[in-house]
Amino acid sequence: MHPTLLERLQQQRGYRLTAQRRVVAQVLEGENLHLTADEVLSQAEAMLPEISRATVYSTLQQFVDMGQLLELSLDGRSRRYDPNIDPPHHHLICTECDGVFDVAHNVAAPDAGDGLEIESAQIIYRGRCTDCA
Amino acid sequence: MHPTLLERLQQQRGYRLTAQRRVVAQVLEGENLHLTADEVLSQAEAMLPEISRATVYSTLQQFVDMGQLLELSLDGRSRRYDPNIDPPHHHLICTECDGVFDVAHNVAAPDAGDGLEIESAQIIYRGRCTDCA
DNA sequence: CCGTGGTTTGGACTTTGTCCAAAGTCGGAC
DNA sequence: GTCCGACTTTGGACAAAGTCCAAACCACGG
Repeated sequence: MHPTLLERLQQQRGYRLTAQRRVVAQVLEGENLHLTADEVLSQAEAMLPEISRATVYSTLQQFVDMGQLLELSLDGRSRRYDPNIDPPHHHLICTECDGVFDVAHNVAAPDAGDGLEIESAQIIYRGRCTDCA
Repeated sequence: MHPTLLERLQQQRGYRLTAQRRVVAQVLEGENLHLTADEVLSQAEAMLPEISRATVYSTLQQFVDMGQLLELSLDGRSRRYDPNIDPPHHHLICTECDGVFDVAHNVAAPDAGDGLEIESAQIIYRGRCTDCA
């Protein structure tokens, strides 16, 4: 099994793993979990009532900047966060239940030619998930 | 050349092509244009000052529902609209200038297996555009 | 010319995210 | 053990983006 987000954070040096950061990391953990920042906030409040919105937002941003958390823009309305960075994968949005599902990364990131410098490619599929199909 | 958004809308039956809808369509038209709803609103106001925000938002949504306009979720904050639906293509976000660029669709939409029913695949590349690279 | 249904309007409202100054907390130096 | 400085958190105000709704408007068929 791959190390969890929390375990990966514990390896980071020069970085205080405060109670707030631990709670945010714990809330995010899980297979096929793609929470919004506000969902993270409410679940974090259940574990640590005095945590503030600003902390959750900035902590999420830090995890993303550290490369330990994936930020997804799926609906143009909110951002979702995926703690599973390894192995790389893509996402399916079910047109029926609106759920977000991990999809195996079984395709080489296609090059786009034309002198562009591609750093990463993210694929968003739309269709029906296994439950709805 | 492919028909423009406005030309395609004129073909639609059972649909009133009002002044407001025509203005929205005209504003969107263009190569490599990826406007946000508020950008569409300000440009539409220049042509038709009494147009309202609600109309622009609902008109954009209608065009998307008709399949005549592509909605992009690139930054989790706002939505952008692309009138060029044919030929299909993908998008690059330049990490340097933050611009959005069309990228040729030169890759077969990969299947994702596992009994999923894929309807469409959208690829978002991150990297540097030809100007910045 | 009237009624009907689709369309637009303005404005209030919600959601999501950002910013900032003040307060709190941790770890190392001494 | 205590103190200092740097890092972290907090609450609240603010901003941006989008939604909702009742009333007004308008176009067309009858």
